[in-house]
Amino acid sequence: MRFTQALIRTSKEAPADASGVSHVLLTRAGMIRKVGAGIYDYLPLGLRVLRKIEAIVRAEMNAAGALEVLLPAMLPAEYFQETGRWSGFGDTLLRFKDRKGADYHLGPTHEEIITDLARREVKSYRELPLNLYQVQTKFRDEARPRAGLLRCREFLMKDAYSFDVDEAGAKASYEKMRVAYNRIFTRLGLDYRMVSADSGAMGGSTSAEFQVLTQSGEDAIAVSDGSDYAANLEVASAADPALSPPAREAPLPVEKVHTPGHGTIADVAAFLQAPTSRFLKSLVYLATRGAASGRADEQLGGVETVLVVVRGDHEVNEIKLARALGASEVFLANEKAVEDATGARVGFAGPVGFVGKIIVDRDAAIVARGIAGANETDYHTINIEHGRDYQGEVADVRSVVDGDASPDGPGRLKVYRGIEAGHIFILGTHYSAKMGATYLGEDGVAHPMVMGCYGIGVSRLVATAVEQHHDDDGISWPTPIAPYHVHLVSLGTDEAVMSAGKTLEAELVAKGIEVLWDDRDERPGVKFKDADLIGVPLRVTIGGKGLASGIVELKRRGDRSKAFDALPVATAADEITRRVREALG
RNA sequence: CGGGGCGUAGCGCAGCCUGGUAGCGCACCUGGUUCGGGACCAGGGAGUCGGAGGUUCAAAUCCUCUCGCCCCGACCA
Repeated sequence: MRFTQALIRTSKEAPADASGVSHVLLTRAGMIRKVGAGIYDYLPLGLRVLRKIEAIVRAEMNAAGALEVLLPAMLPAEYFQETGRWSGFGDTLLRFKDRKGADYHLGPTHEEIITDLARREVKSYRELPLNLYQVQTKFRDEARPRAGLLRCREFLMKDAYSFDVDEAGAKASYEKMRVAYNRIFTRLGLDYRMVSADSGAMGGSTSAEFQVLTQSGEDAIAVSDGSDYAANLEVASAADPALSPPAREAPLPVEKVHTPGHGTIADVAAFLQAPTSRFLKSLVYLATRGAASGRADEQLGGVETVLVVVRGDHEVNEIKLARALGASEVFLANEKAVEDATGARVGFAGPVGFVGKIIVDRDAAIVARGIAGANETDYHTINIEHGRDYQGEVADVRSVVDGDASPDGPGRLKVYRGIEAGHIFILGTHYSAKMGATYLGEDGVAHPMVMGCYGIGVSRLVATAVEQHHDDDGISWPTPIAPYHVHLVSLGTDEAVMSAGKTLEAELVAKGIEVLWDDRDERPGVKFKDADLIGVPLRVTIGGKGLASGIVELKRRGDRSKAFDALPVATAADEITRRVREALG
C-alpha cells in the first residue's frame, strides 16, 4: 500500500480532549477519530489493527470448537424484561422506541438473546455441549466514557456463551475457554496475567479475568514472583502470617499516653517515634445485609457497626471485609457515627475498651506492643496485645501490598496495574432457569442448561496494546497485530530510489508480506517521525547512498540505536520475509 | 449523578478581565530554494467565535438559559 493512497493523516499534536497515551497516539497516528464521547471512527490504519485482533480471536475460538453467530444489536425490550435487566441495567442501557411506540434497546451484552436462541434451537442433551460466539458492536451508555478506546459507549466485543448439561460439563467448557484465552492473549503479543477476581453479583461462580499489564490500568492486581498465583487486588490474599509469625518482643503492660491533637497515624507515629507497622488502625464501618442474599426486603435497614483493625501501614479492603462479614455492602462511618461508637473524636478509636463487634486483620492480630486510639480524645493506648487486651474475630480484611508472601507457598506478591481485556466465568443456570432454556435429559426430564460466558474487549485491546507498547516517539506494535508488517521508507524521489521501492514492495507483497510504502515527496525526517509514530515493527529504508552500494537498511521499531542491518538489494525481500515470519511466530 | 474545567479556522492556542466587528503556530494550496530525524522564503484559501435569548449605538468579550466535550469521584453484567 502506498502511503499517498492510504488516507493516513498524522499530526504532531493531538486534540486537547484526548486523554491517555493510547488515545493520543492512536489519534496522532491517524488511526481513530472521535465522533462523540466514547464514540470513534476507525480510519483504515486503525481498522487494520482491529481486524487483526479479531482474526486471532476468531481463529482461536473456532479452534476451541465454538461456533460463530451474529446476534442483533437492536433488541426488543421483552428479553431483558424477562430476566429483570430491563430495569436492572439502569441508565447504562440505551433505550428507544420504534415508530409504534414499542420499547427497544441496543444490546450491552447478550446473555438473554443467546439464551433465547438456545431455548428455541436446543431440545436434547444430545445437542450439548454447545458454545456460540459472536464479534459484535455493544452499546453501553457509560456514566463516564474515558481514555479513548479504553472505555467507550460503542465498542467491539467478542462474546461467547457455553451451554452444558451439568456443572461438570460447564466446568469443562470453561476450561476450554481458559486455554483458548491464554492462547489468544499470547498470540496478541501482550504481557498479561490471568487473575482470579470478584465474581460479582453472581456470587461464588468460577471466574477469571485476563489483565494486560500497563502502568495506566484502572485495575490493580497482585502477582506472585514465585508461583502461578495472581489475583485482582479486590480479592488477593497474602499468606496467613500466623503460619510463619515473626519473632515477638516480650509483652509490656498496657499504658495510656497523652497525644494531644495527634489524630492521624503519621502524626502519632512521629510524636511517639514508633513505626506505623506497630499501629492498630481502627476504623468504624457500617455493614448492611440483604441485597446479596436476595432478601433485601426482609433485611433492609439492618445496619451493623463494626470496628475494623488493620496494621497502620495496611489498608482495609472493603470487598474482602464485606465478604468476611457476610455483608452486602460496607462503608466507612461518618464522623458522628464514629464519635457515637467510640466516645472520642475521630482519630482516637481503638480496640481496647471498644464496646461492639471487632474484626481484626490477621496481620494486626500478631502485632506486638501495639498502639491504638484509647477511645478518648487526645489519648492513645500503647503496648496492646490482641487476646490479652482486646478480643476480636481474626480475618483477612486488608489489601495486599508489595512484598507480601504469596498465599500458595513460594514467592512474594507484587502489585501491578492492569487493564481488564477478557473475563470468563460460569453463569450456572441463572439465565437458563429464568428463561426456561431447558433440554430433555436422558432421564426424559427437562433440565435448565448450565451456562458460561466469555468476553473479550476487541476494540479495547487496540488501545491496551498501545498502552503497553509505545515509547516517546509513538506506537510500537507487536507484529501479530501491527497494521502492516513492513514500513518501507524511500528517501527522495529519484528514479532509482522510486523504482527500487516499487520493486521491493512488489517482491514482498508477492511473498505475502504487508507493506506500507511511504512514497511521499517529504523530507526524510518527516518520514522517519511518521514511521515511529505509526509503529510498524520493521522499517526498511531505501536511500540513494545505500542503493549506490547495493543495500537497503532494515531496522526494528523497538530498536532505539542508530544501528541498522544492511541488506543486499538482491536478497532483501527474502531476508525481510524471514524476519517477519519469525516475528509472527 | 456530585465536584472542577474547557468550547474562537482541520489541529494547538491568544484575544474576553477593561465591548469598537478576529489573530498566531501547525496543517492545507501556489511558486521557489532545500533534502538521512518533524526545513526555509514569498504569496494564498479557510472561522455566522458551540447554540438561543438579553443588555448596548455596538457583543468573541457583559448577563441568562442551553448543548457539547474533558478531568476527579460515585457507578461499571
